[in-house]
Amino acid sequence: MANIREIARLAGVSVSTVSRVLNNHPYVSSKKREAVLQTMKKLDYSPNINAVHLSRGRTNMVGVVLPTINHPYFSELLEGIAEEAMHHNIQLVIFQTGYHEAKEFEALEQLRGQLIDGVIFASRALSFDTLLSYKAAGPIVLCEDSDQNEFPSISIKHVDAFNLGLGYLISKGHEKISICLGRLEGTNSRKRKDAYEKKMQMIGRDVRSEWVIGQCLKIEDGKKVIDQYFKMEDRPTAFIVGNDQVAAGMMTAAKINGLDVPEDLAILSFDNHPISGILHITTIHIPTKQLGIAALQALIRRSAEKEFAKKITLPFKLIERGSV
Amino acid sequence: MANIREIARLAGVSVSTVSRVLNNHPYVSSKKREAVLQTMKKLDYSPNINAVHLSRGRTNMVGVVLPTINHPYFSELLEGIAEEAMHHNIQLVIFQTGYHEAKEFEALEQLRGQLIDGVIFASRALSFDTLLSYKAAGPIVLCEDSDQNEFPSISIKHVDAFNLGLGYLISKGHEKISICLGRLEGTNSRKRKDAYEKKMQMIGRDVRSEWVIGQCLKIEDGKKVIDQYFKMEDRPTAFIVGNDQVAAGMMTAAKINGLDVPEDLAILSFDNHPISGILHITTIHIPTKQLGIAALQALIRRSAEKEFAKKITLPFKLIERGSV
DNA sequence: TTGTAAGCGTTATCAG
DNA sequence: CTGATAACGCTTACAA
Repeated sequence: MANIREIARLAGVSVSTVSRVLNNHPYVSSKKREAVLQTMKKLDYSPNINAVHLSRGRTNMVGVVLPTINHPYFSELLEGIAEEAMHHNIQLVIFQTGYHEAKEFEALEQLRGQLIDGVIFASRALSFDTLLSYKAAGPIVLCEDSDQNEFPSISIKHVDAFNLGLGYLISKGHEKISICLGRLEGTNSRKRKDAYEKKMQMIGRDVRSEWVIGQCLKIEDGKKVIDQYFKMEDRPTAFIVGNDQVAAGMMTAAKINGLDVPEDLAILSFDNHPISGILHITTIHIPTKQLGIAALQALIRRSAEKEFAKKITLPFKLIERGSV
Repeated sequence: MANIREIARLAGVSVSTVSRVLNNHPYVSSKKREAVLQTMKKLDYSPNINAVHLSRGRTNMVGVVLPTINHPYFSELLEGIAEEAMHHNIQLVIFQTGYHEAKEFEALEQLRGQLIDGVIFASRALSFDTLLSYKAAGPIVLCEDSDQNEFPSISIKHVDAFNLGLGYLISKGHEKISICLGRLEGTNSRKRKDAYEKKMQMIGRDVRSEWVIGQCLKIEDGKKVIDQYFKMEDRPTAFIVGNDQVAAGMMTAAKINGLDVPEDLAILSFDNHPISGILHITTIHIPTKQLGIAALQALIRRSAEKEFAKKITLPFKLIERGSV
């Protein structure tokens, strides 16, 4: 493939002039500009992007770290990030990790290696201290409800959202409430669980360990929850569920097992993804796509201001439907 | 950030030796190797990836072009691609296009610019001739049921799958069958529509234009279909629907409107995504994730063999449930 | 086993 | 407005 030097030679100008044309600099006579453009077209020239990146010292690429793409929450978040990235002429490099720390490290290493100008952690398994040790490597943004102020973070206020949900269940007469969360170790889940425990204490209920269920991520997990429900010594009257997919699986499994929702069992979930509408599940809307957009914006801001580390929280909203 | 020269100087070796250590070459005395590693650690060194890319002439990055990430079909496909990419140490660069040709061009331009070593088109708006003009730019793989043999292609046999579905509906006594497709201009939709028209002719039915519905992609579109159903002069007894999401929307809208499925209206869709299980929709399973895996494998093969352009088709399967 | 030096293809500085 | 030329940081003959 032809390079800039060859274009320069054939067009009878210097490489600097070619570079100027390439980058739309002013101060190039239209005659030379024309000559350069002609030669480029003739040789079917295209600049080598790696060389540009090396020379410029930046790439306009951003890494996104997520456990899985194929889950409505993450794919909507990613869509938001991607949409905003497009507006800023930023390319996205995806790190689908399955929560393997090695894959998360890879993203951080590529940040150090200047392949990407920044990283968004849609979720993480890596410890906070590890992230901290990469602070100097470049801008990092976290999609979590975190208390630190080293990195910008984007999320909803999980504690408040959970309290809203719990309060709503309680107002409907429920006290025996079970909770379904994703990865119990995750920052967000921890927040949610804390909120749950506090609220249960407030209404004078013991927190039964059999009522706290982890590893609830996909539709299939909803069935397991219902299985577990039947095995409980003391059965709850309501479930507060970390995401719509799991709630959807629960609805179906409940129906198969002859349980009536909400008569026998109330279900309140989070996200307000289309499936909750279909199944008429009462849910708390989370502006997932907006979170993605905000995350990318925060990253850009962080790139400009070394110390920008704001905690950004977006509003949520109860969507009353038929499952409570 | 320190560079290879500085490491060399401080470790008392040449840059080539440092490079050799970096790339795990043999022929480095363990003494010098140690010294180099020590210095790297001390300086917190990390190689500049852009320089590596420029020097090597390849990047181990692959572009993926898709209209939207946030749709079960594409996110599952992408997950498959990502999983396989991981096994080959390949990074993914995402081009979410919304079917805007400009965005698709961008991917091709980055291929020319050697930022990515290849491109997978999960779907496309660009004409085939345009793709052809980039043939020399690098390996390109198409996820479509195509007849060309310039590029490798991965898909199911849409005609056969559609015939399976139509045959099944017909075997259940349906003749007045309506069809819901995505983008009517897409290669896959065209195949499906052709199969539909042929089959209808075979059973001696006219193809009513009001029975052919396009732009059916998301859950919400399912409601529109039901609206349209009520407006039809001659109402079909069955629908064959391009994807589960739309079918799910239809199921719900049908129920709201007092239609019984499958009594009043049979619905057969494609994909076999979790939602179809939940709603007990009869569907034709498409191995979406496998398609993604196969696409990346084909790209790798194409990278090695300049002229590899096989048409790969994966099996599908009817999943009988309750909507027909 | 090691080192020298010539690329890789741009951008950017500085002098004209 | 234009052109030399020095970076950018790594890989890889080639020579020793």
